[in-house]
Amino acid sequence: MSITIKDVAKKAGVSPSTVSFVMNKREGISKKVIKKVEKAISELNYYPQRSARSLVTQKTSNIGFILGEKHFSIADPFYTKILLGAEFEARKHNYYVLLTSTDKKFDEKKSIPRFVIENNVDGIIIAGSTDDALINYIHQLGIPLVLIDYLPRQGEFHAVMIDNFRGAYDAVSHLIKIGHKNIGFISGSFDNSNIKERYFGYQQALEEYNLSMDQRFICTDEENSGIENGINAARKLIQNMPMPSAVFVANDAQAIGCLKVFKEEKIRVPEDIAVIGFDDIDFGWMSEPKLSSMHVFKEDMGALAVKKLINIIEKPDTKTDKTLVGVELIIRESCGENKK
Amino acid sequence: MSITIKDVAKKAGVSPSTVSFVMNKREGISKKVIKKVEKAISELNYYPQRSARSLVTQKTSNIGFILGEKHFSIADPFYTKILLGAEFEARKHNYYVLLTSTDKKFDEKKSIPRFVIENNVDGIIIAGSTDDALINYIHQLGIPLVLIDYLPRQGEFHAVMIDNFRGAYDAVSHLIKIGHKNIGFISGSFDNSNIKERYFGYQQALEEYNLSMDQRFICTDEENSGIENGINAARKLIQNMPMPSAVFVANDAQAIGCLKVFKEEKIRVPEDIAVIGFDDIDFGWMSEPKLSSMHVFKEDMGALAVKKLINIIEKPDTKTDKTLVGVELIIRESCGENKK
DNA sequence: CTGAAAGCGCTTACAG
DNA sequence: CTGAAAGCGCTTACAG
Repeated sequence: MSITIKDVAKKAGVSPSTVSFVMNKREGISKKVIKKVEKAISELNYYPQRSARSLVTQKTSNIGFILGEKHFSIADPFYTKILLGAEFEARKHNYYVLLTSTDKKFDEKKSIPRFVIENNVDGIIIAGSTDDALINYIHQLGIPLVLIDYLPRQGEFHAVMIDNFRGAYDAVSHLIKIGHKNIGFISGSFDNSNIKERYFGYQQALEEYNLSMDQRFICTDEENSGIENGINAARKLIQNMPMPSAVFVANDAQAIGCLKVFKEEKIRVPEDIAVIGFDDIDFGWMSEPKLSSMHVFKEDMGALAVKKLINIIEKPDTKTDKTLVGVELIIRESCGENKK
Repeated sequence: MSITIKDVAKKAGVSPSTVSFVMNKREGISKKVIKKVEKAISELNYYPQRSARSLVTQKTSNIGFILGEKHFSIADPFYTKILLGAEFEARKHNYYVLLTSTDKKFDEKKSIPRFVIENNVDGIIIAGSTDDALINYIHQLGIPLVLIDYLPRQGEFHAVMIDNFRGAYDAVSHLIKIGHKNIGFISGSFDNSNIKERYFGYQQALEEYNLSMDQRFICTDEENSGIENGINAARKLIQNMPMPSAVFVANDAQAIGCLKVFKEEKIRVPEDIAVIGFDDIDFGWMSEPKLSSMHVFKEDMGALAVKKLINIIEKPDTKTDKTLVGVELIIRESCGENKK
């Protein structure tokens, strides 16, 4: 019913092998034959069937994309964008992306992604934090693997990470440059390495400009990094008078929580306190005032991970490394202008 | 290298055919043999290889999911959730979902999704509006097709749609029940059938409660349905004094725009005007006051579409129909309590 | 430079 | 109730 390599061969007056050779760009085919075959292919509108090809090459041209249940189920826009970036890049290389989610706890009996059970992917990308046991399981299976935005404490993995240090450093430097001397830091738990790195970036900027760090200005909520945690942290900051003139919040959701608290307390942003967040989430500009934030190139993260993965698939001995994805400060209203 | 059906056959002491028969639950296999084979399968941890199976059955067990470029690139959470719902359901039926986007304008030379070119899907889901030419192209190819949240004016298609009429009707009825008599309607262009249906629902509710419709309360922005359009429409509403005591906004993004305008104009919500939106987008609760809205079960839409599609794949003569997905009013702050 | 042949791992008539 | 055989549509040594 659909066109096969034999039809093309017949039409071009060559053998199926030859057709295969030209499709796979094997060397040593005469120009004339290539022309003939290509003509036949395009005239018949032929496209090789994946399953047949996969069967013999034992390559699937599929990439598995695993997202933690948590981010999957809420359709976290952060990871969604990474996924879309990955899909876009994969397409260029003629790969398909197979998406799946995974349970919090990895169970070797139940929660192995089906594309690994079915041997249906050439490589895997895991985005966000998942059970390290899953990561190790896949790694030890020898399936090419790239991690995005999460790295277990143990082990060596290919990864694509946000340039947290640089982002935080740049954000805080900006605050310093526009005249701030007392700059606070608000974040969720340092257990999250992203947060920790952002803290280090903050620290570095202060040091470089010879500003002292005031512990009263460092407020974290040990739980998480949601709006609620921003509210908690901002409350702490207010209690620890005096207030800094600016605050770097390590995550936009928290920054929005802070904005809410400041509004309630009639603390004006940016006049009384300048605020810069991190992540540049979509709804940041819905806040009042509009949140200045460190933009993360989420699509790029997905695309880079795919490039990296394909490279590993093709050259399995590629040595493990970590790619940092750039960030860019987006200035809106919440960080104000130069101070005097 | 990996385990094949032959290994299982050998281990179970039967022929490969028999193994295949038990896997495919063919009738007339003795209980004893079934037991033996199943034991061998689980001991060897055998899983049939998709490509081999696909090659002979000419089924891929893949479902193509097409999203308009517009929604794809911004990772529109609405459609992302539909996608995730689809993926979740597909998994249950042992299908994979292959995602792709499509250009605004369908070009038969360039923009055919590659999974249709490569014959790599058993059926296709198209979510959101795309070029009708694409829909027709796929339809006429005879590939099982289910549309989500968009229906061309011409032609008969399987579809999963929001129950817009019901949702609007319920929202407006609620406003009426808590005492409102003058209820406005704000929306984007009626070209969008979702919007039009919501308008009809609004109309129906007023009629049923014998309330008259005041044209001054009907404000649409002919463009689109974003925040900006909400701002425009709300401005019109304010100009057309008198103001209604409540307004049903056919879409949350617009509703948020309205809220902004009302705040600027010192019109209190819900005291001066009650507001109910539609869609229940994630960041609705970030607004002030928190937006009441008609929740759409987005994940269900994806899941239903997959069920429908699989049904069509299995029984190609299934007659065309439209499935409406339920909605549910979520009451937060913006619509107020009973009036007096 | 090109073709004939074997084989990838399944499924499915067809025998028995 | 079960097995031997053919075949799905490709690729890839191996000849020539």
